[in-house]
Order: sequence, then C-alpha cells, then structure tokens
Amino acid sequence: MNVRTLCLGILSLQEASGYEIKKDVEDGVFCHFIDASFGSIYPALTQLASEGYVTVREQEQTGKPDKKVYAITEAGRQALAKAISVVPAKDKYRSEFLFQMLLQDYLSPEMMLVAIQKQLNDLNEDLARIAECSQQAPAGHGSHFVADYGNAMLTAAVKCLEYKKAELLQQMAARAAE
Amino acid sequence: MNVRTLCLGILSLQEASGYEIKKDVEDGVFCHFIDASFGSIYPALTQLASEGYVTVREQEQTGKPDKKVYAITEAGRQALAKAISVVPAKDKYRSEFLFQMLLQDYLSPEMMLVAIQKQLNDLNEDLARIAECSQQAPAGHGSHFVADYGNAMLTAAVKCLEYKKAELLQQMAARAAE
DNA sequence: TGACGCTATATCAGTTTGATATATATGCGT
DNA sequence: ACGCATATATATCAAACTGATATAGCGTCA
Repeated sequence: MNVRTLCLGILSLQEASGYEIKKDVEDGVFCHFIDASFGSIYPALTQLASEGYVTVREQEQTGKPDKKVYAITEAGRQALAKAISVVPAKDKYRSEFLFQMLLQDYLSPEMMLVAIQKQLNDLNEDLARIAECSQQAPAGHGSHFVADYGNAMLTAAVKCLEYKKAELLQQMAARAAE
Repeated sequence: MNVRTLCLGILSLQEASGYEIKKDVEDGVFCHFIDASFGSIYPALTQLASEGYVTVREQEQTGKPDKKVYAITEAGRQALAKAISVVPAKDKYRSEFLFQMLLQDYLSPEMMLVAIQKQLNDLNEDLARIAECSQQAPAGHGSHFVADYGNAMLTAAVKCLEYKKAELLQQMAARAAE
C-alpha cells in the first residue's frame, strides 16, 4: 500500500491539508501503525488531484498561514474501495530497540537502562495518544478496532519491559554489591 | 539505523553470506522486528568489505552454488559498538491490516473475515518461528529478551484478534438470521 | 526587534524496496 | 532424456520513500 492510498483513506474520514494528514499519522488515530513523511504526502496529494480523486481548495486562515484543503471525490472513494479490497500485506515492525537488546553484549548496563526507559516512554506516549483519540473521536467501529488492538499490543509490551527493567536493576545492584 | 549496521550486527553473532543474512531476517532471530531486501544487503556487504569492517571468503559447496562468506573484523566490531551506543530511534510499526480495519465501512464482512484470518495466520507463524529459534539457538541473554518481548506482543495481538473475530462472526450470524 | 515555536508547503539527495535477471544443483514426473 | 519446479546464491535497477533542509506567515514573550 502506497502513500497515495494512505492519503485517500484519511481523506475518506475527513477533509484535510497535507500538514494535517502528517499530524494524523503522528498524533492521531493512525499514529501507532502508519507513518509517512512530507516528502511523500505532498507529491501524493498533487498526483491524486491531477487524477481527479481529490479536490483542492485554498483556505485563508486568521492567525495561521493559508492552507490547501483536500477533499475526496466519488471517483476517489471508488479507487479507495478497490485499493483496500485486497488481502493486506504482512505487518512490518522495525525496532532498533530490540536490535540493541539482542546485541546487548556491546552495551553497558547503564546504556541498556537508558534504552529501556526510552522505550517505555515511547510506548506509554502511544498508549496516551490512543486513549486521547478514543475519547474525542466521533469514531466508527473501525477506530475502536484499531484502538483495542493497539492497546493490547502496547500494554503487553510495557508489562514485559517493566519486568525486564526490574530484572536488570536487580542484576546491577547485585554487581555493585560485590 | 541502516542496513550496513544491521549486517554488522548479524555478522557479530555468526559469519554468513548475503543469502543467509536475508534468511535470518526472514525466519531467524530477527524475523519479527527487522526486515531488509537483497537490494540493500548485497551492496551493504560490498561496502563493508571495502571499508575493512568485514572480510570475504569464497566458499565452494557440494550440491549448492558457491557462496561468499562474510566475517566481521575487529574494526567492524568497534564500528558496530559505536553505531548501537546511541539512543535508538522510535519503533516503526506499519500495518496495512489495521488500515483496512479502520476503513471497514468500505469492506464486506466476508473480506474482513479473510483479512482477520490472514492476520491471525501471520501472527501465529511469527510465534512459531520465535519458538523454533528459542529452542535451537545457542542464545545469549539478548535472544531471550527479544523472544520474550516478541511473544508478549504477538500473543496479546492474537488474543485481541480472536475476540474481534468471534464478535464479527456473531454479527454475521445475526444478520443472516434476519 | 528579534528569538522562538507553530503552522504550512515544497524539494531533494540518499536509502530502501520489490521486481527482475542470471546461474547452479536437486528432485520429480513422463 | 527432458522439461519443470524448487532451493540456493548473487546482482541490478526503477520506483518509492525518508529525513533533512529551505522558505515563509503569524503569534508570543522578553
């Protein structure tokens, strides 16, 4: 699935500017399972507009720079329906953190602790973002589904990490006492 | 973290050919949190060799084509230690499946069921691969860590999905009974 | 007034993917 | 004896994407 389809999907829920789409995938409903950069979003929107899948409207704002608001068209909805009616590709999870943990022989215990704490912060931030979205969103069935799934995974990760952290602290204390 | 560092990390555990590195990230200890393609692995190995971080050795094989076995050097180990002694980047999780579930209004219940079943299969395959690795690997502390973390996340995802699947089946039955 | 931060769009070098090509060897059917 | 499928193994490349950088409007606080 490419960024064009991603943008169509977001625009099918609400009209938005490129900047707002970027915020959606950073802090919004999509934050824990989608990512995209400006460098792919803006060209995608331009292309979608040229293909007639979205419309553009320049909107003046008070207190902020103007923005280009994109809205999905009927042709866009059809293209979206077609694009997501295929068996999805396998999930991709890429974790530099786990890579470090696997190679922990090259790390000092202090470095490990810093990395674990950073990971815990990241996980808890994502959980907080999901909680915030669930609260405020108008929410169809879909957003409940992804929120529940995200909560389940992230909560399990936090629990596992808290245990690993305690284990490490115990080991460090034991080594210091020697 | 780029593919060069990834290759160094794998080679720090065992010498390997490009093809074997690809298998490690597909079926091995790294399968559930790292991915890389031939198109990035082979150039990375060539570059690492030219920089003196790895050595190459052409190895003849009976019953199989020859292979180039790469081994990490002392300079490579130092470069690796430096590369992973930074606070890791945030995990990236990209799920087309969750994207589909969020936009489920565009999907038939049958399509949803197919997607959920496919996701369950993928998750269970990953769990099986982790179990297999834990069993056979010589395993330092690192591989336990990542196996436990992977198990926790994937098991939680499976549990959540089984529930969602049952819910969907119930709805479909209710609608069929109308 | 000027430093900082947020909003907003745009561009691009460098990295990575996903597909394709090429080659060796084994096994299986016919 | 031959084609065919599959596994091992390396290589290449167009297309896609990232991460960084540039530019600019507007508000706020010192």
